[in-house]
Parts: sequence; C-alpha cells; structure tokens
Amino acid sequence: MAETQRQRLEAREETILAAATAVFGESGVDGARMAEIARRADVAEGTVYLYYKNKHELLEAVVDRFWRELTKGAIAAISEGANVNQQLHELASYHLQSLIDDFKIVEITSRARMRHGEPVRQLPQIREYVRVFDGIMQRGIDLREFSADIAIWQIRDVFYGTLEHSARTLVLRDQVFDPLVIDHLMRLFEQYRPSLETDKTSGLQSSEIMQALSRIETKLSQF
Amino acid sequence: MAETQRQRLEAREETILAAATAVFGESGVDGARMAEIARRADVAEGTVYLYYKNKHELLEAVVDRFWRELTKGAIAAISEGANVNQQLHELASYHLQSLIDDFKIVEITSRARMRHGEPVRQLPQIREYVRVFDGIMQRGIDLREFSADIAIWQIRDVFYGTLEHSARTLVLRDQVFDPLVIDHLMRLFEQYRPSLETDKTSGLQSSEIMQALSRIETKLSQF
DNA sequence: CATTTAAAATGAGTCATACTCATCACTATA
DNA sequence: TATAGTGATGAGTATGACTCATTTTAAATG
Repeated sequence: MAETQRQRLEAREETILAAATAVFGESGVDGARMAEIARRADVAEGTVYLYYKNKHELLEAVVDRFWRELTKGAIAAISEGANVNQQLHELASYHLQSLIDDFKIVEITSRARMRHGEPVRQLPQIREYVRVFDGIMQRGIDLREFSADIAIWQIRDVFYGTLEHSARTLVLRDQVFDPLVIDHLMRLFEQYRPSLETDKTSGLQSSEIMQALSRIETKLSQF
Repeated sequence: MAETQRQRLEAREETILAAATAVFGESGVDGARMAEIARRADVAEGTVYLYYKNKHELLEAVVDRFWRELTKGAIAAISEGANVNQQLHELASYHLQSLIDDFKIVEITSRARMRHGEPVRQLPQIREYVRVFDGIMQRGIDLREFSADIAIWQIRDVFYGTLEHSARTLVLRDQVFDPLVIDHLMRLFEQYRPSLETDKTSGLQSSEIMQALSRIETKLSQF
C-alpha cells in the first residue's frame, strides 16, 4: 500500500536522523563518521545519501529538528494563565536547562549556520524559537507591565545572549543549573517597567524626593 | 648567527600564521586548504607541519593570537583616567565593533574550543580578555559606584553574552555598529548602583514616598 | 676557504573518509 | 507470474590532511 510505503520511508528517515543526532552528539561534527551513522541506523552508507544530500545537510536536519522540539518544549513549559513575569521566568529556566542538557547539540548549531558557500544565515527554526519570547514580551507591553518604548529585539539579545553565555560558563565549570542566573536576569527586567513619575535614573530623583520630604517633615514637626 | 636564525624562524612562523588567518577568515575552517595556506605563506605544505602539528593546532594558534591582540586593543581603548561608567562604555563599544569587524574569526573561535578528544575547554586567551572587564567592575565596586553584593561573573555573562548575541543579530542584518545597543546595555548597569535608602524595587520606593506623604497629610489635617 | 654536520625545507606518496554509481532487491500493479 | 519502477547496496573514486625519505641551507670547525 502507498500509505504504508510512505510511512516506511518516513520511519527510515527518522531512524537515520536519530542515529545522526546521537553520533554528532557523541563525537562532534568532525568526529562523526557517515559510516557509523549508517551502521547505527542499520542501513548501507549509500542509503543515507538518498535521504540527505551530504553530511552538512544531515547536520542541518539534526539541528533543525532539535530547535523545533525545543520550541514545542518551551511552549509547553510556560503556564497559560500566568502573569508575564512568571512566564518569562519559566521560559528562562527552560531555556537555560535545555542549553545545559543538550550542550553538545547547541554547540553544533553554529556549524549548521555556516554553509560552505559563505553568507552566514540565521536558521529558520531558531527564528521560530525566539518568537516565543517575543510573544510574551509583547503581551507584557500590551498589559502595561512593560514600558511601551522598549525595543523588543534589544531585550531579546540580552535575554538569549545572557542565558547562552551563562550556560557556557556553567557547563565549563560544573555542568549544573544555577537558579541565581535566572533571578539575576529577571531582576534586570525590572528596568523595563513603566515608571510612573520618574525617568531613567530613579536613584537620583527619589533621593531628591526623599530629601524634600524630610525638609517638609522637619518643618512640620516644629509646630 | 644564532640570533638571526631564530628571528628568521619566528618570521616564518608569523608568515604562516598570517596566511592561515587570511584563509580561515575567507573560506572558513572546512573550506580552508592546508595547501592554500602553504602557498600563500610561500612555503611547501610539509613546512607548515614543522611549525604546527596539524590543522587544528594551527587554528588554535590563529584564534589565540586574535584574542591576544583583542586584549591589547581593549586595554588601549579604555581611557586611563575616566570614570568607571565611561570605561565600561568604551569597552562595550570596542568589543561590539571588534565582533562585527572580525565576525568570521570570532565564529571560528568556537571551533578552536572543541578539540577532537572531547572535553570542551575555555581558551586561556579569552580568560585573559575578560579580565579587562573584571578589572573595571572591581574598581567600580571599590569606588562604591557599584553595589558590593553583586556577583561579577553574572554581570560578565550579561555583558559579553548580550554583546555577542547583538553582534550576531547586527551582522545577520546589515553589518553595522549600532550605538543603541551600547546605550541599552549601559542602562542595565544602573541596576547595580548601590541604593542609598532602599532595596531593589523602585516600586517599593514610591510606596515609601506615598507613606511619607500620608504621614504629612495626616499631620497637616490636624491643623 | 673547504669540509663536515646538523637543522630546516621539500613535495611526492600514503591514508582516511565523504561521496558516487553500476548493480541488485523488493514491492506493487497488470 | 511477469514486469516496471523505486529503493537499497557497497565497492570504487576523489579529495585533502598528513608523512617521510630526500634535498637544501646554514652554522661550525680546521
């Protein structure tokens, strides 16, 4: 049956992809042997090339699937009804944990970015992934929890940049998740709250206010 | 003369390193041919292997030198007498500009990090490079410009993580330096200022102000 | 200056491995 | 059961990193 045939082919493609993910993860891109991937997928070496044009395209498929799964996981990790802050916290935790758990595959992602024929491109699936963040931030702005004049793309760079760098630092040390990183990041986001009465530098202004209040109170106490 | 001989060898090593930097930059790690590097350095292919054990070690040398130069440049870029904030601004600008200008080499850095025999390591020269940041922050703490209870390593991750991610975003768009990124980052550092009278959340501050105002109003109403 | 000796350079040859392609096997339809 | 056509195979090819026997260069010695 055509239906069964198609399923067989997809199953085989999936098997090859799984084998490739494992081998790339274990041995890295350069260490991975196409022969080993074929062996694990229980197919001949030539068969792999029926499904993927070359090693790099196979790598791209592995990375692509990884980020697609990550997107699913992220969406599942944030609780529907929660407030914006809570959701950001959940996304940050999920992201950091994933980066640590699948460090090998994440490292490999940069390899997929550069195709031999030069111009560095952004992977569509990563674009998709960061949309999750953008969605939450946009909701935060709509709900007036965040100032309307922030640039989401800049904050996105802070968010993902910090987490990526932190993950690298953590893995190079002891490989464990550190909630302090999340707390610290979330504290930064307080900067984006809409300020009712002041501009940027709340320190100076509030101290001025406090001084003024002190003067008033001192005066009053004289009565 | 032994002196001259030694210089000749070092000059040749430098020539090979320069050729390698160029070829790696143009063609990427996988695209770079050892034969091409040798040709550009005007030596035989075998000669390259007298100076560097293999392609990966040559790559490491290229990356190592790049970051060493970057450290020199960073130190030169920050003005000795300036205040901490100014210095951070200068370092951030220099770093972002460098990441954009030498994007190719920076991308290649991650390749140098993973040696075939597994465990990912941090490159000594990058360690050295981030010390520049640490030094400025420490001075900031000593001068009470920053709160003493901050963890420098966390802020370092924010600093470099954000800049690295921003650089990637910028390069993938239009390749140009954007001062907004720096301003935004510097704004975040306001979070680390020592607060004179209050804790973290400026929201709490305003509530304190409201309480004080209430006290005043209460007092006033007594007249 | 000639000779010896050691170091440095060379590039043709080796080897590992990504990729190809002529051949074979299997499945579905007539 | 025959046949067509799609999918699978793995021996063979091409490429490029790396080696090493040989040659060249330069320093040391008399």
